[in-house]
Amino acid sequence: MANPKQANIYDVARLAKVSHQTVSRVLNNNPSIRPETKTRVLKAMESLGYRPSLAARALASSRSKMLGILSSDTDFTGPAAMVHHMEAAARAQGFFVVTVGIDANDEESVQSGIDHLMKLGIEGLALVTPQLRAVEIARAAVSGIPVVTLDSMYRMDELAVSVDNFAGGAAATQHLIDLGHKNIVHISGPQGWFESTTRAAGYTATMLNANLTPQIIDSDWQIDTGYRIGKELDIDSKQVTALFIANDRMSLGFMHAMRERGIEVPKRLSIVGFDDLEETAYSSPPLTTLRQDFKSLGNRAMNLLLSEISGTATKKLDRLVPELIQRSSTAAPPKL
Amino acid sequence: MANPKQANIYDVARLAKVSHQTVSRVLNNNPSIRPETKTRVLKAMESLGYRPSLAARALASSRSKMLGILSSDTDFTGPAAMVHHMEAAARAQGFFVVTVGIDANDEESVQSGIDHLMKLGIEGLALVTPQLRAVEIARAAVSGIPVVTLDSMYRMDELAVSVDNFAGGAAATQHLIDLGHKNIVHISGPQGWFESTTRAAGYTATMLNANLTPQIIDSDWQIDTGYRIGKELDIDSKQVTALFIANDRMSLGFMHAMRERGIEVPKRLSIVGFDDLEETAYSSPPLTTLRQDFKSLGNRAMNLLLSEISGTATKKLDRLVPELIQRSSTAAPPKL
DNA sequence: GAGCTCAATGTGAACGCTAACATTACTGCT
DNA sequence: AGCAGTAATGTTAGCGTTCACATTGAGCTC
Repeated sequence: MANPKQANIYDVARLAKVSHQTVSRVLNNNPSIRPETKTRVLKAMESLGYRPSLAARALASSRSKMLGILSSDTDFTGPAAMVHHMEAAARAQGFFVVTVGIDANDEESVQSGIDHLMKLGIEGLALVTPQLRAVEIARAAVSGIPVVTLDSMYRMDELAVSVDNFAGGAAATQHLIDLGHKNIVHISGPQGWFESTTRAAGYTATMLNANLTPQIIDSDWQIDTGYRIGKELDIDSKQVTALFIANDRMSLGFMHAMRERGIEVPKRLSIVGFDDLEETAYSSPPLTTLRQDFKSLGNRAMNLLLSEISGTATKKLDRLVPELIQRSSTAAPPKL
Repeated sequence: MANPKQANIYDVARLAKVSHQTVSRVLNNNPSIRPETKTRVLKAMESLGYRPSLAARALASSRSKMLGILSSDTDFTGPAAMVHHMEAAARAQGFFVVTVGIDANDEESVQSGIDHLMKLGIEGLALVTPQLRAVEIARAAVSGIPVVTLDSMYRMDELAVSVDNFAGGAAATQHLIDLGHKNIVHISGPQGWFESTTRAAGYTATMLNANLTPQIIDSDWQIDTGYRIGKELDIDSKQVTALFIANDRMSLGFMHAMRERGIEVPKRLSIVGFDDLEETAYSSPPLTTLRQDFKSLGNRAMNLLLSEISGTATKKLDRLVPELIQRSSTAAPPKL
């Protein structure tokens, strides 16, 4: 089966005794083709081992069947899972996904990532960059193709899918309030991240609504920062009884510090995280957290994008509500 | 700056008062072009906002500048990190990376993933599928382009990068032996994974070498399986004092079971994991494990592939040795 | 049976580039 | 002065598709 040279549309046409255009029509499922002609052409393709050239098609039709994903922090489970499921959804519809990983804090990196993708002639772009600034740059640099953002700020006229982080932050806080906690501290993600500010806002609103005083410690998502804050936090004199920590990684670090300090969770201190990382169910103690459905997020984002490309778009925004997973890191407050 | 229509090579040529071929030469950094001509052309490109069409280039030159990555289990940190760094390395050399996530246990999925990529006309392929069978299928389905495997079985004539899992398994085991353990159990990964069998082999060889009896429990990498095994394992009557567990996730699950059973780590039982996941340093207790450098792995794999494509390949195999990270889950055995 | 319609297929050009070869204009040599 | 040799540039054709339009022929109407 040595293929001296890939067959092209003309070779197929010759073998099937039709014109090259008829072959092209078969390729594109053009309805006005007689079934018997079609099978004849298909048979010819088969026997020649014909493979259409995406490059030629892209050139002639200026539709590349390529989608771009610009993604930062791909090492983390969440983004990686989203990217993965977006790719699967795109492939199911015959699209190719080119992923570019960037450092979202480096404007240069964002720019060059976008340029790289635009060169390719992508038909649509997904932004998995939760940093506000990166999204702005990207949106400004791209024109002429639809862009969908995942978990970021959005305007009503833009495609976006996001977790309702406000609702999540509120649910976490309310859960602690319901248990009887009053002195609840929030450890937030870094400034400039949509998820940070929105989760913090949900926390703040819920605290105020219950006539409690919000206290926020700024952090950066990192596990070791969670640990460090845990080592340093003045828990006793401030009579803190609970924390809502903006992600699970920081929570894991924080709880490790508690173990080292001999502060019992949840007996002395209740903790709620956010993300529902897999290992979070097996931490010491297992962590109460908010689950995000990354698979669904990725799927919806991609479908939004694809429907916009094909012009069948119906809605522009989609929002998922995270689910409170109650485990043993939360309990009623101690009597102080 | 409304661009009614993307400029092409002829537009640039006209503006710069040269032939289109000269423009093409500038594009490809052809040396035999006068500097002043070059700057004139570059200026023309600039002012027209010219962007070369990858599709046209691919069609004319039959070099697509596209690379494929076939990857399974992308939700895990390791593969995700490798893919990420491979992409960065490829992009640095002007290549585009199309990633396809597959279910490596489903032959159909592997096949269709490959087909998808081949349609694109990729110039090289990387396999991030540690399952032996998937690699075989993929290697068989692809012809005419270089293929590099990450962390998998390999033959001497194929491109491959891998962690020296044998050495890793041996180091883990030797560490426990050095501490004085004799009754050391290994919990392995699933059958059919290169990493499983090789780590287990390193364990077995080291045990035999020390005149100890290897005992292997088959598992599947999953955190909850680690937990379940931890719940069920008969530690006392068998006088087990240490375990080498083939990955960190299982170790995390296992240690959680130990906490629930009141078995102290490392006082009663020492544990060594494998991977050095981030949260492993903050588990209870922090886990002794073997660190894999995924970044370096990804980079090397991509460079191997690119050098093969450009014909400058020098070697075909690259192997990294994992590093033992000693933390507090290992200690001398108890007196039983 | 002329004229019309419509379904099925064919023809030629265009997409934007690179490859291969052709041409020009210098340079230096005898 | 004439000619080879080379550096710089130009010309033509083709890569494998799709697009826009042209052609064919069968079935229908009157």
